[in-house]
Amino acid sequence: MEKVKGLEKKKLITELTQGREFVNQLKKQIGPLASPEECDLLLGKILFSLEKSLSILNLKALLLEDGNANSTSSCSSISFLGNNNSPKSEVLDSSKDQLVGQNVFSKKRKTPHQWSKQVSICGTGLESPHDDGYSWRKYGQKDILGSIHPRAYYRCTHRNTQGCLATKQVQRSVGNSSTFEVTYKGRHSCKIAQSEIFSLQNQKRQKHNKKQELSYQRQEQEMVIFNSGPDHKVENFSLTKEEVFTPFSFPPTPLNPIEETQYFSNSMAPFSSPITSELSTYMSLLTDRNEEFAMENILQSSESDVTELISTPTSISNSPFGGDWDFSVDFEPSVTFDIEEFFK
DNA sequence: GGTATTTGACCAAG
DNA sequence: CTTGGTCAAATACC
Repeated sequence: MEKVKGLEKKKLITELTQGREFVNQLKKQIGPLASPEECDLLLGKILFSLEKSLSILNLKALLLEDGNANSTSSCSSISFLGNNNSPKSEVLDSSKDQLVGQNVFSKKRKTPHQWSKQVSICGTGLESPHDDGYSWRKYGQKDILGSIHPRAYYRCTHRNTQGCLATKQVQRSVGNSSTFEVTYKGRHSCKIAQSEIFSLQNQKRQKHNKKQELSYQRQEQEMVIFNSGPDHKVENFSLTKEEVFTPFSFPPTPLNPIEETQYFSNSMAPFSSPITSELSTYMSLLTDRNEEFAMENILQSSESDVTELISTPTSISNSPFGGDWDFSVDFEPSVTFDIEEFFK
């Protein structure tokens, strides 16, 4: 069995490394002299590589699921949503925005200083499936065109007391009704929430350490949807909360805009969009000890009025990456999730 | 009584 | 005019 695992791991690393190489090649191709055919070819290669990796991961996840038959989660395996899980999701909308935004104007109404991340949770079917540590207050619900399920609007409980402008939208996925899509907008400025989060993260980490000694106890699954570009087809790279979110704990206090600017200025490429520059910053941040903050900074750092959805290109069919993509970071276990742990 | 949720109305963008 | 997002009064819950 160990040999099989080793083989899987090797295959996975090979595939991911290959994918990275293709992306780097594509990066060189993209530009004024880029040939569309070459780009298509490379995209196909990237896709194939990533699909293979995902197959490996998926297989592994299924095996893990079998070993966790008594898990409390209703969705304990790594799964992938189809493209149609949200027919008119924010992902698609905002990706358009991103494209249009690069062309100076946006068709969508502007909301200043907005960022968003989108996570999908396979919850237990409860109405409030997503306990992200913040306290939210529901302020509206709306039927969304093309979606069976209404979208719920939440804002931070501390909006009135501390002027915290963070909001989130929760919508049940069309394709998989046990899956929720959560879109965050705005950034938490409330100190209460931050400290709550911090202690929550510490608690989680302690729990996680204990869990590592035992086995995978998946309570909840979150699929981080990283949006990579215009007209992309969204597919989710899904990881458990333990695997993804614990390593990226929230900072105890929010960064102020100046700090954030400095934080990201180092890798700002001249022509990079906010999203790409932040992602590359994120990548580079992950290589050092700042990985604790990287995810949250990425997810909350946008000062662009373009809704941002960062995409992990698990299966991108046509994502013309713009800007300064740098996939030079190695896929080490600590980067997005603990592969070592995953293959135990 | 205080707080959270529901829901129809309203508003603004496209 | 349509649609998504928000407001705010009514209601429910603790």
